[in-house]
Amino acid sequence: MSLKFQLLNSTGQTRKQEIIKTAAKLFKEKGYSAVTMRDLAKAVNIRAASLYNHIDSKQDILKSIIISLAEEFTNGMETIKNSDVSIIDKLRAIVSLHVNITIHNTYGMASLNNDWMHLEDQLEYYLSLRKNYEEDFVEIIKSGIETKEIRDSNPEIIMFSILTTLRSLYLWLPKKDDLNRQELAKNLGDVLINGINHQSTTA
Amino acid sequence: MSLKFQLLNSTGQTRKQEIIKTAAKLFKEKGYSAVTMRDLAKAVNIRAASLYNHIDSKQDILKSIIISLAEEFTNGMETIKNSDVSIIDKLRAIVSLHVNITIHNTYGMASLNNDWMHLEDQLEYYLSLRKNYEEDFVEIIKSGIETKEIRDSNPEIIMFSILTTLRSLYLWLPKKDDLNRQELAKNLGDVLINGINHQSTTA
DNA sequence: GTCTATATCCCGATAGAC
DNA sequence: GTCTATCGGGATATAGAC
Repeated sequence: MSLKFQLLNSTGQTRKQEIIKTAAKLFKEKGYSAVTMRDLAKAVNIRAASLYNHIDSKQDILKSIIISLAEEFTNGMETIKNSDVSIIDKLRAIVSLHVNITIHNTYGMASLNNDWMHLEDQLEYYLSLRKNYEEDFVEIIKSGIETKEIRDSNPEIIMFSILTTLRSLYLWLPKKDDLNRQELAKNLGDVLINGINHQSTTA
Repeated sequence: MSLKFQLLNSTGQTRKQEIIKTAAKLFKEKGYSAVTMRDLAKAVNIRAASLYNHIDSKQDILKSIIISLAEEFTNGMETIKNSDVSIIDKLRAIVSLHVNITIHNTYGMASLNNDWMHLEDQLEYYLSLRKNYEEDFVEIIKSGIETKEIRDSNPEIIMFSILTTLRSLYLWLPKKDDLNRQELAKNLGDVLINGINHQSTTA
């Protein structure tokens, strides 16, 4: 195996990385299907044909964006699942996981949420990762209900409510760049976990 | 103005209504841009050219789906805003508004959430309706914090958390058709408003 | 109101010069 | 590694027969 040296551009990325990041930004704005290779080429200041010296296909770009993110979530959940902390702290760790990943890859989160159905070869793999993630999440909530750390409501509704909020963070985080990630994770955790009703009781 | 009589098909819809409803279903599965007029024609068992006897353009279909829904939400919010009930009851009414609209037009909600950016002439109008809706929502939360009905957290985070959950209902409601709408609205309201932490206090 | 045929344009991707 | 030129196909939409 030979060492490879890559010329990096002014932002410290290889051309391939630049193309993928730019594609993610365009996919966020219009969705995978509405972005053409000519759009993407214009955004990185080359001709469409030249893109193919760096990537195999449009589909190849989508795969790179989505699969790496889905695996980041899977790995994060695995760590949280096996950690020795309270259920409430596990939920706070899940909130932080989403906040951190969304901060460092805001554009990619849009594709993960909205364009996964355009995956071809990797569709089944993606769906299995997502299914496992949701199952792990709902198990954490169920065990919290058993230990009475969590109010006894429908576990799927609780999971859905928290997860859809976390999945939508990418839409909203760019407007709130005055909040740093610790502050945001704490605020969001308070709202999602402790609720908003000032009069609510623990009964 | 002359009276018009329309032949209705076996499901009691005009052909135009059937086309729009079928389009909404396809848009939910793949997004507006990835659905072709040939796909839509096949789904309603005619040829693509024949669609144009009922609708002006593909864009015309998207406009019909999104604008009517956005106006339903605007009207619902207007009623809630002016009603003389507690803030918590206003929030519960917003939850019910979303549950009811999502139940009767699940497919359309996907376009409202994901395909609004493909609106052409009506884009600005849609954006103004959405902006007003969110402003009304956050005002309700702020007044609830003032009256101490709502815990003193960041109002935008509270609004975002509740609204993204409600906007994502269309993804999840079809899997939960065992719950009727009153049950669902109550469960969801409990989780969103009272939170999930069994140990949380009102301090 | 549905059909066939077609106009016009744009898509993803490749070939090959430089 | 980027370019020009182009292939083959599929997109929305129209024209006009029935």
